[in-house]
Amino acid sequence: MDIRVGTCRYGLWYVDIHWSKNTVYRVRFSRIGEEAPVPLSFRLYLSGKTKKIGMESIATSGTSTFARIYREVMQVPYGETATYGEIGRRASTGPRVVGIAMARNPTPLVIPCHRIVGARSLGGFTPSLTLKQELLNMERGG
DNA sequence: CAGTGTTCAGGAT
DNA sequence: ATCCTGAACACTG
Repeated sequence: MDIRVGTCRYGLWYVDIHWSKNTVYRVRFSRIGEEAPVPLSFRLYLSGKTKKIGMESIATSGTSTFARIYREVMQVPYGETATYGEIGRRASTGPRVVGIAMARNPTPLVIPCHRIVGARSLGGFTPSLTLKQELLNMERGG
């Protein structure tokens, strides 16, 4: 399997990435850490130089409801947003379930859960709503 | 079983 | 117009 682990910076955050070849197993944000090599496309994406990370997430395969939700989320274009309800309708499930799937997303960025917002509010984001806002600002060319 | 990053309709202010 | 409720959804510890 040969899973590699690397860490890069994004603003005040450290981004831990677990991957093997073209498949990403886990992405996690942390306040502390030490830099170690990550796939080039992550660095380019996080510095606003490319729109596509171009890697697969382990969580999008299969026929489970979560997998269907994650595949729909990956269809949301760079710089745009969709609501929990919209994704729920596309994946034939409810908005609440979408929220849970986002909260348990093992690979944020690859599955761009930061692009999923509430119909009337920004929605939530682990570990920090500010981080969600920053990612959206960056994608809007801020 | 309880608890989740929601939403919508319906009813009371 | 705004502010509750409650139901529906799928999955995890």
